[in-house]
Amino acid sequence: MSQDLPVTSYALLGLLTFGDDLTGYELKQRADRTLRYYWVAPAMSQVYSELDRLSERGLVRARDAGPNKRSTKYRITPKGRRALTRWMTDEPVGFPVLKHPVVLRLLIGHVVAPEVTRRMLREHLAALAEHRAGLAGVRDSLQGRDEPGDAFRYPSLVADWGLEYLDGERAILEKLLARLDEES
Amino acid sequence: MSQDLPVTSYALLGLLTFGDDLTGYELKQRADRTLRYYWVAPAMSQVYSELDRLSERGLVRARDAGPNKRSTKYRITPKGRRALTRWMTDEPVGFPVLKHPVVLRLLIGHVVAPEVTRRMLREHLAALAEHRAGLAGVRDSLQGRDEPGDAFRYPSLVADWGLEYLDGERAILEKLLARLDEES
DNA sequence: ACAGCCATGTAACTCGTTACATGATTAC
DNA sequence: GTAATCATGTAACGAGTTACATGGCTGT
Repeated sequence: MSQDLPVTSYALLGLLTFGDDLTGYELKQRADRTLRYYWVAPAMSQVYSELDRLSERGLVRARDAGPNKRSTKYRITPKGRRALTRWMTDEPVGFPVLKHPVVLRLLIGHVVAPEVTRRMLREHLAALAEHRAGLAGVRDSLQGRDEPGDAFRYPSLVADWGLEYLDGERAILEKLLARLDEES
Repeated sequence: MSQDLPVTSYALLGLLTFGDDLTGYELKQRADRTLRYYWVAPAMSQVYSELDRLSERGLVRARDAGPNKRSTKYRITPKGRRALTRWMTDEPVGFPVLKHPVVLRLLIGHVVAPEVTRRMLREHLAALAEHRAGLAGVRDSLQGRDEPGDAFRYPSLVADWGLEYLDGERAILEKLLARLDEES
């Protein structure tokens, strides 16, 4: 009965387990505040097509609330909850995949002047700070609902993980940049 | 004249700037020792199709060396080198994308028993150690050719980056696991 | 009235993967 | 001789993206 779905499907399904029903649009917004930092930010069109697929398989159900069939809210079904639990419990979790264009360019730094590489690193550090600020905002919004047993316990753990992760990346790259600077 | 190529094309092209000509097979091996840790490990079939595309555009040239047209070695052309330098210098570098299934499952940890999540983290830490050992082997093989000006200076910097990155990830996850353990 | 956001979808396309097919060379 | 590895490709497919199209709702 194990219907093989891509991980992103389960990810979106998982976002519907926080006690509320969401429209496709709202689901996309939630993904942008969560999944984005350690999975992907799916395109709007993909959110809708994933919802269609999940509907077909009975893992979510559409309950239109709006006047004229718009604002269709989706709710996870008991079957969907079982499928999600089974996936979490039985399917082997894959190894993380990192696509890091900055490090990729560092690898072939010998084809450009050293200053080009240093500039790239400085700019990346700025982008990193901005990215971190976004996540810090998310983390703050979870304050007070993050104790063991609370609804947003796990999202809070994940946000904390992300902040530490980004701080680690910054520290490593600052050290690397300093090393490049002193050797010119 | 800027022919838009996917990043992976430039990555493979970049692997041909280390002074030697490679067959598709050898290029795949080099990718597995380098790109794999911070970009992707392209499938064999993709390596061949990328080489075809790079050939068509004159960025690499095939020089068959083997007796009967096998063991075709590829060399980057001057035009290829220019295209690569232009890409490094002018194209904006994107932000890293992380696909981290372990953290994704942590986010929705509330749908399974806490022990399932803890077990996942323990297993991931083991996989992480194995992954790190592979990279440490690569790093060791570059010893002695990693000074400023040496051929493998930048690959060594990148390998060092990777080891620190993995150590950071391990530290964060160990702390997280301890936190989950004590709260049970 | 108009701008901006909410909301949903279709079509075309690219990247990248897996499965398959083939055969040569090397080591035991 | 036979297994492992070297070496090269084709075909089918799936995930995910961008571009496009449409229209309702809300605030000013």
